[in-house]
Amino acid sequence: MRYSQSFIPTVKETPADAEVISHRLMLRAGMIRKVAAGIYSYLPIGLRAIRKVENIVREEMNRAGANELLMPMVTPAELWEESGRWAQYGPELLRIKDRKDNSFCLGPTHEEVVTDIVRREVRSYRQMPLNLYQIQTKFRDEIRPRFGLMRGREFIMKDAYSFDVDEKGADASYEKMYQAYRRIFARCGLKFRAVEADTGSIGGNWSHEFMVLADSGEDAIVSCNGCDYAANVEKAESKVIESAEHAEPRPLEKVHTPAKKSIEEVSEFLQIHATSTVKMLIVKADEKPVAVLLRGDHELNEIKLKKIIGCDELEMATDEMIASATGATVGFLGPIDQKIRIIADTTVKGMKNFVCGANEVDYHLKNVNLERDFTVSKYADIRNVTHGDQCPRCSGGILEMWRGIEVGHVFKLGLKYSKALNATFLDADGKEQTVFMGCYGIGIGRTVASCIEQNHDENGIIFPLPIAPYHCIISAINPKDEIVSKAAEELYAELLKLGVEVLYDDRDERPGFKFKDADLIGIPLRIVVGAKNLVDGKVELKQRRGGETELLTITDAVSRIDGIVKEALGI
RNA sequence: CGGGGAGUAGCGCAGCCUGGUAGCGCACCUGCCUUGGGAGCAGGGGGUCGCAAGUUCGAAUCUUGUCUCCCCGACCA
Repeated sequence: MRYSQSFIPTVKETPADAEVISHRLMLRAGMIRKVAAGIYSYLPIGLRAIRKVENIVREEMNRAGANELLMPMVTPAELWEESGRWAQYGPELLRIKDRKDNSFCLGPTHEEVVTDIVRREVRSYRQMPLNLYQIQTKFRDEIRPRFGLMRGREFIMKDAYSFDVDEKGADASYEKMYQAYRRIFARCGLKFRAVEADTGSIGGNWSHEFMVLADSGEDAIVSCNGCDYAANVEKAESKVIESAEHAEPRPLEKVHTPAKKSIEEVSEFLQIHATSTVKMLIVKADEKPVAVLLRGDHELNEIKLKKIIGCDELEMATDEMIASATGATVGFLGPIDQKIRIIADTTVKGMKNFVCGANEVDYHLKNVNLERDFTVSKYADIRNVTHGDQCPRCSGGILEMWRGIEVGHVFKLGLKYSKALNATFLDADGKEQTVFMGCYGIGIGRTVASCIEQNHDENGIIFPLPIAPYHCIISAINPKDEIVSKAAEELYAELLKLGVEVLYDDRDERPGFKFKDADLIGIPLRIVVGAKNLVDGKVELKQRRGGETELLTITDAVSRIDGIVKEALGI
């Protein structure tokens, strides 16, 4: 592609409303433009990067034996009513009506549609295992779209669905996808982790998320430094901390703690460590108040708690509810003399002589002890693990925390949708059975964005070659100079002949201007063709990453580039 | 949905308090000049001031309503 004919609207100034680096760079590099909140147009080089990821995904899915199809984006309400999700999904599902007043929605995911296909067409165990996938635009009316392609409302997703005759088959399909995903993200040049994850509203009972490691990531993940355990914080566990305290219970003591509400304030005021305090939170579980006890420095994990309580809705209680349920105010809550149900984190179980609120403004209690002073309804793991906790799977391993961007998710769905939609088959004995399902998503745009999060410098994007919009850019210094343009044209033609994707900057612009653009859009290889080096018959090859330069003849440059490209693509 | 902020030229912003000619930088167009890191000089084009109603002789500016966008939170494969 000749730059002079291309549409790559780069901008020097940083757009005001772009917060994260990938969003800024994608706007500046002319990859995307916003059309509405969370809705973007993909401009040519943005689209090329997206297509690169799509093709890697397609190749690996096909290699794993999956079949590509394409389902409609607009799907009828009836299917969603059948699965129960029409009522369950909430406002995130964008619902529309046609001229006959029939209800439809824009597909946020396609379990219903694909299961409908399978229940009609698959009748025998001989037709499975089956894996169907598509790469398609999805729509979710997110409450707060942000960070460009990272969390859009409209976004491109690869979604795959597996169908098996039994759980064992489903496990094998899951494992196949898991391995395919590892290959996909490795080929995209990403530093990532596969972590155990909560299944969320999609349902099912087991899942892994593929997380690209990035400080700007919206998810917190932990991994063990001693084994391969890794999990989303929402799900992560740690080894139960055994009581290290064997101290004799000391007499309860009430202390004046004026205006010291937070654990930090109280522990500083009393000159103790936060690990010697216990905090009590009140949550509203399906409209009922429940007290929660945690060691002072620990954080509540609402997802774990929700499962323990077994409620549908869980949120922090309002001040009014706290007052009526405990008779105390936030900052001075304590478990003694409480009437409501108390759930304590397992860590609390071994604690002795700790500090907690006195249920009286400006007072805390010292030397509080379990059983002697109050009782707990239930102990459970209800906290977020923290950096430095012990690994639950191996001995001696320590958990480390990271930030990650979720680019892929694999689920075992089990029978959830096949049962609801009655997708059955006849087994070898002629008996009717329900299909076992799995589903597997990859956010395509998010993968490109997270790749930029991991690969950039102050000058712009540094694309890994497999997903770069072009492999190589030729910057002709003063293309009006015939010697220069002749050499550049020759180079351009030779590279195209070899199948190298090359952007030829033939614009009549000053060198610095061209270099800035080349750096910004992140093309991995740059060849500078200038009169200065052509005197010796040389051109300059510079790699975007690392910045090494070499002076080569045109012929050598062509074969060198061809070699680098083929190696990077694994051809 | 709760809290905060912003809508003025393609982009980034000033002007608003104290009503009266709409302005700056970048980008764009023309010419000259320049060609190894977003050059220089000269000339030029471009804006229903988000939308609507109101106050006023007169509204970008004051009032009310409304829409959109951004940030924090809740929410979310």
